Amino acid sequence: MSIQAVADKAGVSIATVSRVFNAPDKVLPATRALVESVARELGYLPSASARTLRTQRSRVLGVVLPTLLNPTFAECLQGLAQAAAEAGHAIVPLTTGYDLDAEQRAVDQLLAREVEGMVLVISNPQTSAALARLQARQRPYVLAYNRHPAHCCVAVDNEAASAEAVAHLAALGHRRIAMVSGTLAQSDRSQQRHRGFLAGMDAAGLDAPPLIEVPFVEVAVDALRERLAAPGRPTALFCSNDLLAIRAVRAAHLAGLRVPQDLSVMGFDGIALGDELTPRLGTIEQPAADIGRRAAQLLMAALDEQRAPVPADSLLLPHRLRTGESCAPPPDMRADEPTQPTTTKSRRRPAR
Amino acid sequence: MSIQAVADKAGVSIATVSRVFNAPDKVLPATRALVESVARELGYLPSASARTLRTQRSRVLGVVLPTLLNPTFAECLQGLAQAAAEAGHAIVPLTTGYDLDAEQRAVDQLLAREVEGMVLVISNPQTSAALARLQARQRPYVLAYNRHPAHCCVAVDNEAASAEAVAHLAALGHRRIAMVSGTLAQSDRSQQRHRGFLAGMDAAGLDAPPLIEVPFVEVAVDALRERLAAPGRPTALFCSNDLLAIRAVRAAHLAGLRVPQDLSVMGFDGIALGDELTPRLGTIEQPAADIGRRAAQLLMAALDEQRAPVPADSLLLPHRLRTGESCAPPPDMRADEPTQPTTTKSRRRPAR
DNA sequence: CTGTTAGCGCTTTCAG
DNA sequence: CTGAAAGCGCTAACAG
Repeated sequence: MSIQAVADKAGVSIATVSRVFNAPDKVLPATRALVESVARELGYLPSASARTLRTQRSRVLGVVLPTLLNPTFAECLQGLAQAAAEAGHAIVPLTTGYDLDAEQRAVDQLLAREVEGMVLVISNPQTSAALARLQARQRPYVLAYNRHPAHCCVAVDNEAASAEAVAHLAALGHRRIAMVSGTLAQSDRSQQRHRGFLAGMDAAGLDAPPLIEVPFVEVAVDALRERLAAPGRPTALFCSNDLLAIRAVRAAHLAGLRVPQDLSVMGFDGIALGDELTPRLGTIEQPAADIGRRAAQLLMAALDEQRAPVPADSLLLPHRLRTGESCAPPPDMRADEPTQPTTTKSRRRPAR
Repeated sequence: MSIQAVADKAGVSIATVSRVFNAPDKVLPATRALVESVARELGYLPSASARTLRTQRSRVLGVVLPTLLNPTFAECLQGLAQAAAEAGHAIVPLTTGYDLDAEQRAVDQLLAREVEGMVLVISNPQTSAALARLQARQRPYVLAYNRHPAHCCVAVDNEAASAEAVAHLAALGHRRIAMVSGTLAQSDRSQQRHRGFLAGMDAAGLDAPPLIEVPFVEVAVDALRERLAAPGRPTALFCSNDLLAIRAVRAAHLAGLRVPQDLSVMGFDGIALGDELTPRLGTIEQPAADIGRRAAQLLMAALDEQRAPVPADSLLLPHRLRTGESCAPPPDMRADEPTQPTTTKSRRRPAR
């Protein structure tokens, strides 16, 4: 089913058929109607590859994500896909599993597919070989979730958000607040969140215990359970993401601790599911769908202007503290100090 | 960066460059090495659109899914994407939000993108206009999750699986088991699962109470809470999917019922998260990633043989009952039949 | 307003 | 083993 067939059957030239699809007002209404009906009859659809070859515009966006198994990225992709579809663009998503080689391969594959630009969530913009590849090729791109002054990024302020989370826990009266994270080196987000944690602890006048680093999610529950059984356990856990927080809640239960009565757990991401759990998960909500949507829009806007997005185009999206039900005052304060004891001196300094 | 540039720089014809990439053994090793080095130096990548136009093979698969917000589909897409990538195919996913018009638009968009074939999860194969469109166009496709004798499908036996779930609950001693589902008309899966529920109830010699149909997930919790507060409430709930089951657990807590002591909750899908919750969600596991993977492989295999997948190619994948912790004997039996061990100190929740 | 024509970059006979 | 040449289907000047 080619443009030629339509032209023949309608008794016009292929140029006219092309115009009917690309510049309808340049065609006499009568001719247009004729061509349109013939096209519909034949079920004609313009060939995307021919069009791409001729115009050098594929109207395809590449997307590189760590995984779809984390709902925050799935939601992001959904927002991104919607924005792209609305603007007549298709997307080709690739997942990397947080693997640096995979990131690079993904970029190469996308490059070979002639995507016009890419939205990527990478491990670390600072050191990314994939990004270097992209820049060498001069392909427009926007980073999502990542945040770095040298690139165009759409993200929340991880550091400020984490500090807020800590402030919230401190305001509840917690003094022994520990942070739980995946491998720090694995992502700039983790690092930023950890810095925010430290800043928040400092602002609250608290000593930050060593980071609880969980190399693989599979071992998270066991590692945490152990830590929670040890003496001088924290009364609150700030987790680098909601998936980890959910595991922390589980670890607490396995250790015989109730959440939030014995242990408060705070997450990060704000996955929709967290709000349906019991207890509802306290977390920092980031607008995942918006991150995807805005990143796509930013990219497409730049593409339309024949330019690449620049760092100055970066967007800092608002986050929000979701209180949830998994955070409450620590055990030793529940008797006499129900609310907001920020300035109170603790009577018992924990070891460590 | 075109093939011509490489040919010029290497001092050979474009045909030779093409052969180096498509039939390396038809080129003298020396020439090949030369061309390869030049190509690498120039960062040459063959143009996908030109290739597609010439060969009439895009090596792109279209994917139509209800939503990525349900982890089962996200996981499916991940498996599918991986299989496609391994075979050198890209995927273009589109979501429909369970909307029939959107399904049709998605198929049209994909058709216009010249995908070689599609994997789709649709509302109902029986009545799908989108499918009709596809067949008219003779584009190969495979259905995933759906199950219908007239189409090539990759799915589990929803009916048998649901009956098993009911049998499990009945074996625990439950007699008042109710099923919770989204709008039945919305998907063939719901209908099959409901049939399985009825069959299971029948096999257990139990009367099936009316289906609890929840039109929108947003109202699920309220609707369920109400139902659980009414007299003659069920002692076990079989939910059409895990997302619904998680809400059922929440509704139970809000109604002052403990899960599983006062109410058993069983889901369907086996999303990974369910196994991390407290209580761990009892459910029917279906191999989501495999469904995606096998569907993609099936489709690509057919494509390679220049044919469309047929109903006889359909795959019935195994499901598995995941016991979890959210199911236990009903309250009135707990005196003589001890509950399953929950390691946590279960505490009565306040009614709200 | 409509038609003619020249490629976009590549694969693939067909010669040599 | 290598090259010349013919399009794949379409868009965008350019003529008329």
